[in-house]
Amino acid sequence: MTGQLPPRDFDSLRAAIVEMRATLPKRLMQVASYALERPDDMAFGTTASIAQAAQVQPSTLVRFAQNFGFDGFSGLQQLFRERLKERNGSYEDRLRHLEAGGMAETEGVAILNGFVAAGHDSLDALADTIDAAALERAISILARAETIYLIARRRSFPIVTYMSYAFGKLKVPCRLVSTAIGNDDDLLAQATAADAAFAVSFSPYAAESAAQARALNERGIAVVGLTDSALSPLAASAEVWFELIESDHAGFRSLSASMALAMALTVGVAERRRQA
Amino acid sequence: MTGQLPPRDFDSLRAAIVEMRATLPKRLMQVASYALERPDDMAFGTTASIAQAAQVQPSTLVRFAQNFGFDGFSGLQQLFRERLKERNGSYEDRLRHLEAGGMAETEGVAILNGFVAAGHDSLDALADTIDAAALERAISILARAETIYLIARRRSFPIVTYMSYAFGKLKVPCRLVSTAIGNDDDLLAQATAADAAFAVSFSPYAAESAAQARALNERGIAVVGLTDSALSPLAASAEVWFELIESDHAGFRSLSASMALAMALTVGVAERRRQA
DNA sequence: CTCAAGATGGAATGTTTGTTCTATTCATGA
DNA sequence: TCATGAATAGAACAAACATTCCATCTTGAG
Repeated sequence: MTGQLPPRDFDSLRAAIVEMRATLPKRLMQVASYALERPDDMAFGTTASIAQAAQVQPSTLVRFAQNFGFDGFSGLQQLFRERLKERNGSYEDRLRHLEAGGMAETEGVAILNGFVAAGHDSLDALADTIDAAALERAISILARAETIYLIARRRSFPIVTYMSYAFGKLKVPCRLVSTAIGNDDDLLAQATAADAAFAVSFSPYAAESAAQARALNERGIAVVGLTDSALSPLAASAEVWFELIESDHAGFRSLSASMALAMALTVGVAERRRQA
Repeated sequence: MTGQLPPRDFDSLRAAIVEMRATLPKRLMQVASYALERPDDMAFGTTASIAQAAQVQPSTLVRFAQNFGFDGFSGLQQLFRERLKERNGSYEDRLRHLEAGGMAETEGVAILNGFVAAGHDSLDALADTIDAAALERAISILARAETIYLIARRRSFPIVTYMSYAFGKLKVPCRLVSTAIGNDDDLLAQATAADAAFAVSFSPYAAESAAQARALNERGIAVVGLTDSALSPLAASAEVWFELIESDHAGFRSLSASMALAMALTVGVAERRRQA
């Protein structure tokens, strides 16, 4: 493969990489992934810095480049640099292209743009409305809990599944209260005052989640709530609660803001526990 | 002038140059003109190449940089490189810029802002990169399916849980392939060529998801994929696939863009089916 | 298992790079 | 016109760099 002509631009390179995906050795594959995932860094870095970031040897970068017909790494890097220049140069072109396309935009794209806009709006609203003090209190409560119980149904469920995943990665003990067996209440019965819960519920509020939050609260277990209205049943039984309103498109609400807040809580809690 | 602090970003540098315009010696003025006129070349070139292009000596470049308070040319060049990166209008960068501006914020808010910024960036990237034709094809495939099988693990799982919820609301038959019993493969075995699947997998790719997508594909069942790289195993076995790169904060990737795309697909499919 | 071909890590190499130093040129005021 | 101080060019240097090379490890066929 070394003898062939090298790709002339970034897109050709990308195509070449995809084509050779199957036959590429492990380390070269690592480089390929890094190159496609962080092309900006490929443009600026040195062999040493890129190699470290991609967790390979500098020599592997050279071999990778030669594998695709370049003399060495420098020739390959040139492609990434030109890509950066061109992208910036044609920024206005891209805009014009977008506008022109806007006229004849397909139904699918129109829907997508709607959800993208809803996401942006939700995130903006979140940044504007969130209460720093409440956030700190919520983090404190969850950080000092032995186990964090995650409560959510329906539309809110994806939020806690992600939190559950993230907490797992961060080695923070948590339990997702939504088992297929349906023994959720047995599970919650194990919670003690040393634990805490995070409950999410948006209108129309799932009765189950609200009931569980109330039950925990009555047993002296701190509940942090995430909901969309001060009238939510969650607000009544939560130690700290956040109100955030997601923008919607076509009747389906975005989850961007909730996800962002959930992740901030998750990482914040992990960080706090690490410090303690 | 050498003793002062160097400008922190490109705009400050530009201002400093303009301010010193009158007092700058001839050759340094030459460098200044070149720097403002061809900032892209300043970002990538070496002292030798830039010096030649600007018709000065390499040492003049160094003196120019030192004149503005940098240690040497490298420090100056860094500004031009960062400018190229930031050109893409990253919220994350803008945020850092704001933070540098002063205002003390709590740790929790800082983390939250990070995730908000990552969400914005992801949504922007999505709007820029999505292929309208691919979106239409994906909607077609899923809309004509009798049953839609949803495949995802770990970090991608929240996406399909939300889709599952939304499809349910929209009365589109779908099955979430991730049961607690672990009979996923039995479930998939029921799929026929009249069905279709939607699979999501981000790096590090869950082997199970990739294998299931491949198996379905081999049995002639169309698979729509959502992944983060052209090298993803999903790309190989998907009829149509979307590549989207989520921005991350603190090592945790946003889900904003994936969610937006997933919702667009969901609503798009429901819409298409209603029309038929 | 055995062996060969290929892939890999890491040290060695020669080149390129940014920077410094010094002799020379240039501009300015007496 | 000369003296003085800044500005400059270009050579010299040391550090950083991409690249090569080779011993070691991995992989897969027979």
